[in-house]
Amino acid sequence: MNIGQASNASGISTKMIRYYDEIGLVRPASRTDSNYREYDQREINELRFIKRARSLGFSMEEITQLLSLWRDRERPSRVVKDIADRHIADLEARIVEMQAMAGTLRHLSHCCAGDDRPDCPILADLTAGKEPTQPAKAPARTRARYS
Amino acid sequence: MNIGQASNASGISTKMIRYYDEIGLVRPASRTDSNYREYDQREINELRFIKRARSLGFSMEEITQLLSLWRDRERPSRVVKDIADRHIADLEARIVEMQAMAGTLRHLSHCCAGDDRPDCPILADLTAGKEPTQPAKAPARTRARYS
DNA sequence: GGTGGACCTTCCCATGATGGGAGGGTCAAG
DNA sequence: CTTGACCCTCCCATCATGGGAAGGTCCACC
Repeated sequence: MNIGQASNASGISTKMIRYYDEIGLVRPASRTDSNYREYDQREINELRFIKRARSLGFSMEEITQLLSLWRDRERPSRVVKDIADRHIADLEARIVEMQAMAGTLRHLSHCCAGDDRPDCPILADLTAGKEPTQPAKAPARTRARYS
Repeated sequence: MNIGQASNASGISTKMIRYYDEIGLVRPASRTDSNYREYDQREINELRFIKRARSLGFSMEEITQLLSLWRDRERPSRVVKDIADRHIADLEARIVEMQAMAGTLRHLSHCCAGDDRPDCPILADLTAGKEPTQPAKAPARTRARYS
């Protein structure tokens, strides 16, 4: 299978397949005399593995680990589970964060007339923005020239 | 106020403040004789506006629009609301997507023993992919038709 | 045999928002 | 004057992805 067929079989663009080759994630089984990449079923399966993992939101770094575990028939499932659980926690944290954003914005949008008048609680909120809570990294200021 | 003080007052790194200058988003009011950027209260307020908008997940492009609306006292609030509503829809779509990922992964993780044995439903799922091939108990010899 | 077009190759560039760091100038306190 | 915190510009890197140029290869059709 050449790269185009590998792309069709895996759903990954040729650009990305070449990239995975370049970074050493999935290497073609061989090259033809004319330097075309040749993939066999094993690599196709790996590409599909990556496709699926990406669709579940794993980063390329996590996928590198998962792929290496996948190739290792002796891996303890605990290691895989740990990676998945960390990713779940990461997803959940980002969901919470985005829900907070959406909630705030829904409230502001709800309060905004959305007509031709300029008064806008959304802009008002952005203007009022919270003071940056300054944890202050530097204590002693030899040069406190600010007011 | 020089750039460091503007950074402290806005919560935005000096790197990013220089970047905003470079792309024309927030220009310093002036420069000193020694070419230091000088910000006054108006720019500080704009930087804080940006900080707050970023914390609500707006992209820089959206912020560019919002900032321009903020500067225009005649803007119709409708335009602001439209931007916010589109952003809310975007956030919600991403939340739904990530919830689906997290849900799938929670299920897989739940089914994974997470011990020293190699059997792992998580890797099995990634292997199975989402192709028209059977889901699970059908180890058919999907062979041939490639060469 | 020739030709056209679909394919393949490598190399370079761009994204968005951010940070790191080098190399050098400026400012105020000691 | 020295010191060191601060500022300047310029370049590079990220992460995953795509665009495109310049050139080589394959194959089916005439």
